[in-house]
Amino acid sequence: MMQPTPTPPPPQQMPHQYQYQQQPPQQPPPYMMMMPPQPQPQPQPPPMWAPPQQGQQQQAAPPGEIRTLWIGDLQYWMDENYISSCFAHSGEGNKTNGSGISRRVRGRCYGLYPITQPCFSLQVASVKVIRNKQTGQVEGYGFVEFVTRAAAERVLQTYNGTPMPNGEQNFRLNWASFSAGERRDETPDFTIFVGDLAADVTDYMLQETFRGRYSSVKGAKVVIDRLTGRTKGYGFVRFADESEQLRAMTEMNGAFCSTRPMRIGPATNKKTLSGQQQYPKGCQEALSSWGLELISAEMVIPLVRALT
DNA sequence: AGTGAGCGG
Repeated sequence: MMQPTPTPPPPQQMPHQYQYQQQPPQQPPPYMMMMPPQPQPQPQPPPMWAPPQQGQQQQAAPPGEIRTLWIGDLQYWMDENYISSCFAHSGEGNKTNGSGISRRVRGRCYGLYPITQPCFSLQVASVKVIRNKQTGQVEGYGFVEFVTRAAAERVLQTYNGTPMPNGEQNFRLNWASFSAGERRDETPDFTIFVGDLAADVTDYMLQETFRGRYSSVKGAKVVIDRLTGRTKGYGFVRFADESEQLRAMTEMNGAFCSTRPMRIGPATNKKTLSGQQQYPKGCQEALSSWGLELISAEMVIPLVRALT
């Protein structure tokens, strides 16, 4: 049934105004120290992670004139109005010298700099929150279409991974996949399950923990509880190469991400577009995390068939 | 200990 949408908590700080692409280079944050302490003569960290490049993990920009972003991890009260208000200051007209912080409270703008345009963003063309057809409940994701592709790109670069105005969780943004008939990457994923994650681990941190050593890393996801906006303490890392997936399961088990050693296992099969199977259900017992380098799924499947 | 509610009209 329809729930009355409660008024969201008044926005706190909006993310700072966009800068074109480059975040100021900063030294690696604490989470970058993710391997067990190694006696390591500095100063050149030869880390397994690559330095952050653009800010946040995301798909490569899709070709063509896609101007729509996908937004996920929405809570039930996050409706179109709320989402629009999140990007209220992303438009050109509000550009400041880059250090100003403006706020939007109950529809009015308050800023340290003169506001040069109305309080709704001229950059956002439309917002759509996906709801369950039966219950009307927010499904947890939506689409934000921008007037220009450049505007979408800027928002993706600057907002993704930054706190949402309720302060409880971060924006999860990405390019919308299908907006112009584009197809998703159809190459198969080889995924590992990563447990025991510390509370501060983000998608990006998790991805970077692996990417320096495994070049085929396609992405990482930390699972967020939709009710609380907080991490569930586990996540997934996807590889393009099965050999790297298998290597990572042994090499990275116990390695640090943020403040805690990760516990790694094979991911149970999540349905993928290609219908690609990873490990048949029931194989988990056969796949000890520690023995995996010696066997592959192809070797296990006949074994399981023989046993059942 | 926990295996992703991540793609519409």
